[in-house]
Amino acid sequence: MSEITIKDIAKHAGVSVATVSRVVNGFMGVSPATMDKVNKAIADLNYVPNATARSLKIDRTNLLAMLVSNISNSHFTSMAKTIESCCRQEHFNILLCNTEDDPDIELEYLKRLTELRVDGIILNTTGLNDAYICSLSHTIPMVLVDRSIDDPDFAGDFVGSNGFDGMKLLTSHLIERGHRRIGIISSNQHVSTGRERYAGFVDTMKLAGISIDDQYPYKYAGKLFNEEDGISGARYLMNLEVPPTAIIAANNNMAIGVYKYLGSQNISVPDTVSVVSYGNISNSDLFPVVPTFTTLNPTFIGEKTATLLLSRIQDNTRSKREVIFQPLLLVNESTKSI
Amino acid sequence: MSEITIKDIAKHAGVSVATVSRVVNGFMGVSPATMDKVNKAIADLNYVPNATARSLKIDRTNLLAMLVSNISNSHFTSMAKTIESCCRQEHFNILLCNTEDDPDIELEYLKRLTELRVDGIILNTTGLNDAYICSLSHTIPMVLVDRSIDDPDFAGDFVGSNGFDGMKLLTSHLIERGHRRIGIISSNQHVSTGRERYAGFVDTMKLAGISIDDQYPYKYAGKLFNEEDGISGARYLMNLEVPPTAIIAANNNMAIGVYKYLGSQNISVPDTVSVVSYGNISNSDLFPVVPTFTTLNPTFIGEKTATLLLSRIQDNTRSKREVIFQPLLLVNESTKSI
DNA sequence: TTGTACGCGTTATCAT
DNA sequence: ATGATAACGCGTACAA
Repeated sequence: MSEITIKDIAKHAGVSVATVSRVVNGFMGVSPATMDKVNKAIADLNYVPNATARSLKIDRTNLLAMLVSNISNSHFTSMAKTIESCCRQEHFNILLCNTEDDPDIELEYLKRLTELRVDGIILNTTGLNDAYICSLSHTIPMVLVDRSIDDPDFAGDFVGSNGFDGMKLLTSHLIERGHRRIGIISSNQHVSTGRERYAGFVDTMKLAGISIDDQYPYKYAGKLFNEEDGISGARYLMNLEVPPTAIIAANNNMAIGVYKYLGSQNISVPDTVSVVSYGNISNSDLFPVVPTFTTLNPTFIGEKTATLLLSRIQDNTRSKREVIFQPLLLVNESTKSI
Repeated sequence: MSEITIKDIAKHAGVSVATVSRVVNGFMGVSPATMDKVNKAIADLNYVPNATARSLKIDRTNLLAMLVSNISNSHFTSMAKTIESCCRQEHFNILLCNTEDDPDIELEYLKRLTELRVDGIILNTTGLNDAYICSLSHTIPMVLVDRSIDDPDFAGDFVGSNGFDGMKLLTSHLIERGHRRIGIISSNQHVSTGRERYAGFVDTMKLAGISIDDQYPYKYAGKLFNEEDGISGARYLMNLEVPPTAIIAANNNMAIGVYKYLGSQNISVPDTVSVVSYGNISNSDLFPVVPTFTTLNPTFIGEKTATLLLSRIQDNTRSKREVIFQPLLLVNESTKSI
């Protein structure tokens, strides 16, 4: 039982394949009579155009890809939802690629995607394939989200938030409330967000007269931005001889870990230690102590990302654009003055 | 600048396209010497095979699709993560399709996916395109998740949980603790889970001597399984002259709504009203009162779903299979005896 | 308005 | 071990 093709329709309707193609693609120049005949044949034989053959011919797949470090992270699911919605309206389909922040998986995916001839790529990069990505960006329209690649050779766009300023907001908030021993649970320094956010912390502390060097005891370097890092970080910090009075988690997943560890040890927030995080945690408005955090607005980020990619698909030679959202501090209940 | 093809490689290496194809696909019968020549040409010209042309020829795309009602729901993101991981290892890519429980979007997607000639479909159906889906299941390997289609014409597999038993667990739990005025916030009855879960509630109540008919005041019919339904339901129930002593939310999103409404009205759980839900809420272990719920284990569901689909892709004429997980009741702090 | 014929890049058959 | 060539299903000059 082989596939019904445009040829079968042509035969059944008594016209040529060219005419069928014209009808299928809604082109002008077909008489109403033949159009009816063709449509009837299509219905009769239950014909479904072969997108693969079509793509080969017209050199467009209408396929996009979205590579994210962790699709379980609510930040990315919100983004994904918006992106899917925007792209569906423009008749693009989306390939979901979860990298787990593993550069090997990222690279494997990028190769496969170029084989597939996807029309565009949305990338939340691991930060460890920069050269390859820059090179690829000249061939495939690309938008980086959250994490940038600071290389003039990169030809795509970038949408993200200002990690430096965001971290400044969090740090200042704590300093203004009298905190000096501030624990920082930072993340992977080979991704731009990790670097920026850490720099924002260091800079703000310095302005307050506290220099962050190798001797500064209240810092913990996470590895994968995840809950476990948050738990380990909080454990480390709270077990120091003189523990910090406040903790900053550099992303939402690590913040979850922090809250879990503190909860498990019955360490009161904010009475014993204040906690803030870069980015929100899902359902955090149902927590006993509602966290203070900077917002990231994944919906807005997703919308902008989709828009930029779709326009770049029209013309990948256009100059690169950067959309950087300014984070907002939402002060809730997880911090107190000391 | 047009695409580098197998032809260019052949010319550059001084061999035929057949030989290049053999090398690219790792077939035997190529001498080491020519193999080297070809590989050098591939590297020199930076050749990337065209998957579109390949698919057209071999009639396989290595593309799968996953249609879910709401990719923001943590249940589905956990599932998606597992499925993605399983399928990636078998060299399949996944198209993400978010239906928002809209049957029109579902239908639009299914049509597009058959045009794309995807090799398989994972479907969390809206329940309103049964005939079309049954028909399609004979052509495209398909696995339904969570929501089944009870039609002998459906040719695919099903993976889900036992909604009847799960709801029985929740209802019994409340009854055993002395509750009689039990509010039920149910969901869309055209999806199988909605029907099953509701039936489980009705049956259990009946065994306890309470018949659920049109006169039973403590029921609220949601529309879309979402937070808003949960909020409206809780508002309706708690504003009755004699409010219920317990509330059952038929899914996780509605449970979030219930907790939000009760929190906003300072209605204490479980002192004023006990709350249970079918399925867990993300980060609920950080809530002041940890919810009692039935587990759904999306990771396990996802794994089984992927396995069934991949095997069905090998042979879509095999008899249909059903994997139904038995829900577990996790008793936490959101219920009390009265 | 409609039809003929070629090519998109690949795989696979059948030679040699 | 290697090469020539015919498909796969479609879009589109170009011709009529």
